[in-house]
Amino acid sequence: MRHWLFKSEAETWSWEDQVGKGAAGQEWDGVRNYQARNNMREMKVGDLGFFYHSQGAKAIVGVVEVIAEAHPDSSTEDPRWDCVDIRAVAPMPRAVTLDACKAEERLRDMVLVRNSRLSVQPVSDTEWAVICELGGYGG
DNA sequence: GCCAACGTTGGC
DNA sequence: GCCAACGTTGGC
Repeated sequence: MRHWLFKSEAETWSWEDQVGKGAAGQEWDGVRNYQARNNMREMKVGDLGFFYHSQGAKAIVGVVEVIAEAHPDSSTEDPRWDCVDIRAVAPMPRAVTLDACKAEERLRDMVLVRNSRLSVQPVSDTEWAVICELGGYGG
């Protein structure tokens, strides 16, 4: 299983909005960037991802699961853009801030630290484990 | 609100 | 196919 990171402005689509969609989940639409789209095309049902709030809080606040693989983005007629569906799994017991990621030596090569503009990012197994540790998630 | 970094677009 | 111009993102 692979791991990912989904970035969203809290004012546009927040963790609370995502949780509100429950098990039915929500299309991760609106992505208009090839790298981000390509990442979504590689996702499989059951893959897990972090939910990151950009701008205000700048922190990883929850864990999500991919529940539908890439399909056409219903928010556009443009056939270039695909997206997956995700559902909220659980909140991070402690939000892991961008500052905390930057301060953590083991996360020095993380995409979030190196290229903060990419909206859908891959997360390595090591990075996943470190962030779960920092966030007090899963044990 | 500013601006650096990045991606995309379009003229040549 | 190069590259300058432009728009957008997101940290600060």
